[in-house]
Amino acid sequence: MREAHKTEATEDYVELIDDLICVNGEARLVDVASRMGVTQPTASKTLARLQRDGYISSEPYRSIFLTPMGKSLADESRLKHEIVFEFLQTIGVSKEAAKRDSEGMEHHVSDETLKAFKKLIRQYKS
Amino acid sequence: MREAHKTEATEDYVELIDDLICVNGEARLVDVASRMGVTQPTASKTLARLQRDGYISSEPYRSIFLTPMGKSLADESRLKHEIVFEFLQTIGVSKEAAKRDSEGMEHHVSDETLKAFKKLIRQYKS
DNA sequence: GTATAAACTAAGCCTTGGCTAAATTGTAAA
DNA sequence: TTTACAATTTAGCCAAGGCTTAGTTTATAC
Repeated sequence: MREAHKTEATEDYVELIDDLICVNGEARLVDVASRMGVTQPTASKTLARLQRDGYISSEPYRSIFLTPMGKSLADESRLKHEIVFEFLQTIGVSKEAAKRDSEGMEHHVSDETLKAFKKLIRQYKS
Repeated sequence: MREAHKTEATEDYVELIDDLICVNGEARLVDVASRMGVTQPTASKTLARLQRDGYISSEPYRSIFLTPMGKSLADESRLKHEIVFEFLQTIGVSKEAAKRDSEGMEHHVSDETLKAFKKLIRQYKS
């Protein structure tokens, strides 16, 4: 797989787990699976890989926690995601399309592009 | 894999094959592999799938052709790619970063977002 | 306190997209 | 024309990410 692809799933998962913890107080497999649109066994296998790679920690049958590494990746990802989402709306894309597109695009925008996005958001605001 | 992902490799390959045919007069496995940054057996396997799915045609040991379906996918993809590439440069992203980012982003922009990009390009031009 | 339902894990299979090593075919030069 | 090299294919391996079916564990409700 090409570079960006390798981390895409990881970023999506840690971002989601972080979100679930914020909203629900904890992240359960069943919710991760349903929000990712995959079956529980599939989510379970991916989470095992994330744990193996040091992004999350959890005991069998218990809820999921982010490691410091996982948390910082989640924060980075969400920031990118939010900027792209806001940018698209700023240039006139509907909320729904902006939501869909930003989810895919966030993994491909470089810091340079992100900076250009932020600048334009600022310009439009003034 | 999530929706966009499934067609990403296909789009990249047909776009590249189309390009090779334009520039070199024909598309050979060896060039496809080197431009995609994978080994020849890997490219060969992917091309077999593309042929199975009706995007390309070729005889053993011969060069590769796009089917009408492959050609129209290539045209669509390149158009998207070019718009994203031009858009990023228009908002101040360097050519190099625009090239890298547009390659990943092209698979995730909806028609609505593409329209917004085109509009902004026009605005900046005037 | 036990039965039942929900959550999770285990096992096994599939496809895609990587790789290496080895065999085959095509082509060009001696 | 033969030989050697380049291009391609074949075979076999691996990891990720998807599925289903079946078995465990946990939690809930009675």
